Amino acid sequence: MTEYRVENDDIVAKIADFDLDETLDCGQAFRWEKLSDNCYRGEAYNTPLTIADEGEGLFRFKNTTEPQFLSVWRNYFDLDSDYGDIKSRISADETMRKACEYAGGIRLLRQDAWEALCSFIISQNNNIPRIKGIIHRLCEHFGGFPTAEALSSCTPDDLAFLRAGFRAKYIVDAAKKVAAGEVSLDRVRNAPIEDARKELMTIIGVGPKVAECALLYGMYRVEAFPVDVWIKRVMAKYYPSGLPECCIGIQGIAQQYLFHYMRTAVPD
DNA sequence: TTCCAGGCGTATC
DNA sequence: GATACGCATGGA
Repeated sequence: MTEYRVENDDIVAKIADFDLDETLDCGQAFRWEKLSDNCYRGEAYNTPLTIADEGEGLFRFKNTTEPQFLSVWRNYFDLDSDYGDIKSRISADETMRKACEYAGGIRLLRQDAWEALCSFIISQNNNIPRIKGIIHRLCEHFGGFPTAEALSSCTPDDLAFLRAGFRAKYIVDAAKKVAAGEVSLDRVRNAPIEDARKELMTIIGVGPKVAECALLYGMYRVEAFPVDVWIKRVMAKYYPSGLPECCIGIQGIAQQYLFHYMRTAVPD
């Protein structure tokens, strides 16, 4: 467990292998707003947070109680996982080693399952600024990220204010199926991966990519491996015969480093 | 103006 | 099962 101390109304924690930009602004979560060079504000599990990087591996969780830190943020930021160990393992492969070195401060956030599912439904054929805008309007309207129950009584027309386009009907279908228990996110979370994929894909607008993202980002299924155009390029260029053995079982985490590396560091 | 964005549903072969 | 095309919206 991470070292931390209580300081007035804040928690100050020492977190290794953690960079705010690389973790909060790398396309895995869409509700974090950069306030300044070293500081972000956002919310998870109905808990608001302002977090600042104070250097030397110290991070200040502003206006956070110790119980909140332990019950929400310890889990959300995956603080019990040793990313030094993870990077060391996957760095047995040379391309992975470079990717880890390039952005070593990426951590896999343990997001709420429904929020992740809904967010990645919105992400399809869309760009990150627009995804953020749609989710911002959604949360503003409902006073926080709406539950499946709250959305299940909406029609696509009710959601026109989102300007989500053709995705509105997908959001409604997901909300109805999850609220009715027709799709159970708890069951999906614990199901064998193939069963989990199948159950998620009964939702209209959830295909292989969105299902994989919901599993990885919303259920910490690190064996899930979302393949988009960037990962296709990585695979074609470096891994034509598949991922190396050192990544098997934690492909999802490897994918994060590869995605960021390929998008921002590797020239065509 | 056209193209494209962390895809998917549908039609067609 | 593979491939082509439309889809809402808005920024480049």
